[in-house]
Amino acid sequence: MHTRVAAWVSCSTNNWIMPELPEIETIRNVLIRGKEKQPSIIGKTIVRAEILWERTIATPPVEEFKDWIVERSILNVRRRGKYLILDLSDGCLIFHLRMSGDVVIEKVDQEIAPHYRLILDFGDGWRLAFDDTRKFGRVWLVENMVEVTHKLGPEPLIPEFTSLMLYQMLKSHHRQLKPLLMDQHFLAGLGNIYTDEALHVARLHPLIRSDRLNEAQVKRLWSAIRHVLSEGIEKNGASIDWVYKGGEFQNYFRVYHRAGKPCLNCGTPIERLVVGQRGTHICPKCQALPD
DNA sequence: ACGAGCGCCTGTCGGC
DNA sequence: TGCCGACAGGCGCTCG
Repeated sequence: MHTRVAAWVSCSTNNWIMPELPEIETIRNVLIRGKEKQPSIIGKTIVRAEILWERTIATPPVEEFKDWIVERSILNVRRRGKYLILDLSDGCLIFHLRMSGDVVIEKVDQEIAPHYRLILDFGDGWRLAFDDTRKFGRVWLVENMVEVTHKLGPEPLIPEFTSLMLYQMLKSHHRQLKPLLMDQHFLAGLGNIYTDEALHVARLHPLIRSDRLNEAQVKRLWSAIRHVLSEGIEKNGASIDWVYKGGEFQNYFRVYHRAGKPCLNCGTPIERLVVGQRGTHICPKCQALPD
């Protein structure tokens, strides 16, 4: 993978980062390890739940949710695709941040922020808050995480996910490449930003039919997916007082949100098009559509 | 099987 | 300046 780090340029004013796999992974790491002036949540016990927007709770019904979660302690934090999973002493608390969600650990004397949808009080002066401006985020409380995650495709960063496996997966569909990569049932974790970035690194057009890719192209795509996701984790993890807003990766976009700006490989202006009803950013020269 | 269209939401931005 | 419509996007759903 040839990347020219020094040539990357800052992405204008947009400070709004969508939570995809790397952002969830970083939140997970912070929740487990804590950070400066913020404790780990491992071992904490939930003594009270406050639900400020009922539709945030996907399941069970609100009263049942409150009864169930009280007195449960947090044993571990995991990630599957874009889901954040808190293993409790009884059951699993699962968050999906969708567009604007965030998980905040703070002292209980802080003011309640305007977009908090769920607050879990730990009874020790600390609390967890689910902040979600656009109310798309969802929280599940279930016995087993598989009840929520069973339809997800493979994890792109595990060793079992090979180039050959991706080749076979792509061959078994006849779909536009980008919407397929973003389909969480196909592959877990890619959203709009990292998909655009991966396709640019792999020099593939988002509209190529999945079953038309040859082995060399699939190998490039496989490598690019893993590269941009790893890079995202690395960048966000490198930032000190990080949540995911204000993380560093937005300063390293190759194509996302760079319409009109020069391609970092060839200088051609980046184009914005719509693929599967989503804003899509490509270099028309590096990512030419065959035929 | 595939993909378009829509609803869910709210902050932001362009046009008048 | 101020109002208003368009837009952004993850995901589940319906429909052709």
